[in-house]
Amino acid sequence: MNKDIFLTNNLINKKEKFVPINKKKIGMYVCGPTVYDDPHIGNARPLIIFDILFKILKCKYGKASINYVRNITDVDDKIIKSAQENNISISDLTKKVIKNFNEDCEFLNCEAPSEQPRATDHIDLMIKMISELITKDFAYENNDHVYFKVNKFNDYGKLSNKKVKDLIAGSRVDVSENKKNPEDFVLWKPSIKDEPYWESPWGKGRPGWHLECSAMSKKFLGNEFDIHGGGIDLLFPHHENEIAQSRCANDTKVFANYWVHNAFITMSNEKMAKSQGNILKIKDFRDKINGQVLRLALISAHYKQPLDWNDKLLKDCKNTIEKWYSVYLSLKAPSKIPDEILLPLYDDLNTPGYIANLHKLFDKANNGIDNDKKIFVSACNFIGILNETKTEWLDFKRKKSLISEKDILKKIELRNKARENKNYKEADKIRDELLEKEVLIEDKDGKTLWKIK
RNA sequence: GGCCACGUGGCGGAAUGGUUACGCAGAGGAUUGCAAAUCCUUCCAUCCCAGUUCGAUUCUGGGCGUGGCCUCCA
Repeated sequence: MNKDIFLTNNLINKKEKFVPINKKKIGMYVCGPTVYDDPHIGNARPLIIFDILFKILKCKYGKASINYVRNITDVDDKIIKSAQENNISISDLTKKVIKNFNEDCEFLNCEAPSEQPRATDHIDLMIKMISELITKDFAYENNDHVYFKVNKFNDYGKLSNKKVKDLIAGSRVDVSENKKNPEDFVLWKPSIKDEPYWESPWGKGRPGWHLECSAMSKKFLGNEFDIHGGGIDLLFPHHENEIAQSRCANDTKVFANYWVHNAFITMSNEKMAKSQGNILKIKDFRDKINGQVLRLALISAHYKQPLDWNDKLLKDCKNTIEKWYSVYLSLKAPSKIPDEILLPLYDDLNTPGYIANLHKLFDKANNGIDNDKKIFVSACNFIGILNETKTEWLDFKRKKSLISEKDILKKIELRNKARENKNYKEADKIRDELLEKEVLIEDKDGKTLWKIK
């Protein structure tokens, strides 16, 4: 499509036209999971949002032009703590969580990114970056720690709209005796006791939290690249610190040009947090709800808006997809999606607008013309919906059925006999029994059809 | 306290300087033994107060309210 892509850029807090540095080599870096616990439904939101952005960019600039990097943070205080609490080794923990994460991605029908680098494979690059920062006097060592000098970087706070003096005034920043200034943040810290460590010029230790993204984005995307994404919570301090490190180490005016952040999910209007006990793991949905339903639910609000997760949302999305499958047909090749349909996605990933367009395409497809159906299914496929065949969709529901197919057919036969005898009371009773087992009966054109709710 | 976002029908949720998408729910109808599903028709909304304007839900200012970040978080 010849239209421009627009994105809300948190660097300026405005929507603006996306202009790539090099349209044949577009770089997008998205902060992936810290693998201390299984991914939850909140983690799924950026996975899907940036998966769709990946698709849009490929659509406009060509498949081979996009380099989408999503890291895995496998060294972190939370991981150490979680491993201790669960009494397993750090590598067993990260291995397990990474496996679950990858399965979740597949379940949610997210395409694999171009690269999925791990922090622990890039410690050498981080050490190199710290050394450069020290050489350039943007960082200092003190008592086996290395800190970044925040006051040496004039643009600090530009992304998150914060003033350093406000941060100190709030005095919420971590105060440490080793820091020269309270706002400084750690680049390297010593390992104590059984903590994992790497050898470095500053002794045995491990990198600070923010450094891995600076090191890995540099490796895969260069010193300056196009898009950096993640959850809104990462805006500060994580992304602010990344910018400071990277620009100072690389001597650049720019790190990423566009900063895109997704809002949070709430659970029945409450913040989703471990302390609230309302974390829903993605893997716990796998047998209950089709991944497509979760996907549709997660894009039912614009990515910048908070999204409330509740039963009605899931029910509505399930019914929608159920309805949409009524015009499903398998495609040999995707049809061209009309520009006016695609337009909302180009305009800052307006997924609700796109869904509205899908409803309009459905109405058209419902007239029975194959070409309209093909366009509709193609448009669904574009955002990763209706990716399964109708059989697969039905099989998923059958798997969790409370009654066997044989028994269902037996009941239907009994019911139809009752109907022939005009014993409608008995017929309705059987129908209610089936409904209790989530089997829905439809009498259509003299035949009785059934489906799992 | 500082910064940011948001306030649209019964609910969810887009967009817009001039008829306010779309979905769910509701109402009526077609169909059905009754339903279900489907189809057709239909009701319902821009937090408050000023300002700019021929005209504001949209822009500006103020107010009220909600949420987020400032500490680990997607």
